[in-house]
Amino acid sequence: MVKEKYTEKQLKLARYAKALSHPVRIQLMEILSKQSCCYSGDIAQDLPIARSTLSQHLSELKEAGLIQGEFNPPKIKYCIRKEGWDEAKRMMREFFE
Amino acid sequence: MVKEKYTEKQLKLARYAKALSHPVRIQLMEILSKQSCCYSGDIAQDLPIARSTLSQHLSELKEAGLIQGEFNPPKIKYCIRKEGWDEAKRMMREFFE
DNA sequence: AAAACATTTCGTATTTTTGCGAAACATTTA
DNA sequence: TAAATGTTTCGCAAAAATACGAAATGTTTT
Repeated sequence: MVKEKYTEKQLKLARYAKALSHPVRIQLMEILSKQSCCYSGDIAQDLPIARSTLSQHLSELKEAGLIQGEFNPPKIKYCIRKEGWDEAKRMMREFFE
Repeated sequence: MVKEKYTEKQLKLARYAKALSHPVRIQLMEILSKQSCCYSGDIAQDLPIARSTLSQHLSELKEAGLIQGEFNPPKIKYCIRKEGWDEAKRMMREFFE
């Protein structure tokens, strides 16, 4: 039998799941989905990690398409990226049903 | 300001997400949730990985509480573990809404 | 231009994940 | 008891994730 590769859908869903596979990133998404947006520095104060580590987690979420950052000098404002968030939500729902 | 740890909920959800963060594990859950159950060997034929690697992924899903295996000599029958699956579903839904 | 501020990137270390084939294990069949 | 069958564990290697502090970057303020 032929060994098949993964579908685009499977890869995409795994990617979203991976983005959410660390508690700090869950917390970040919770913060951003409850309020409208947040500044990196403000978030950092409530998290048990170094600022540089936070920055890495933020860029992972950004890479995955779940958030976006807008430069609002001198700070950077992070918000949910609705398209990605909605897609992840839809794909998760479909997966679990 | 006090740096807080993660809540149980955040840890749990991150754990479920991590279990689903690899395309082969997405595929495994799809297979198991569509049919009732499956035998490890039968699954292996359709996957692009070695049997020993499949075994590792299955035990990750088992560790996470999403599946369970029952020894049905000489094979092992894997099924969804409903409690875990439903909890993951519920927590994901809550998270995204 | 220098100082202050917010954030990211760099360099590094540690741990975890992923993957394979060989060997081990447990059960059933011959 | 020996051979066959199905699955896991072991030993290993390579890649990725996680984390930190120091240094760099880019703005704004002084």
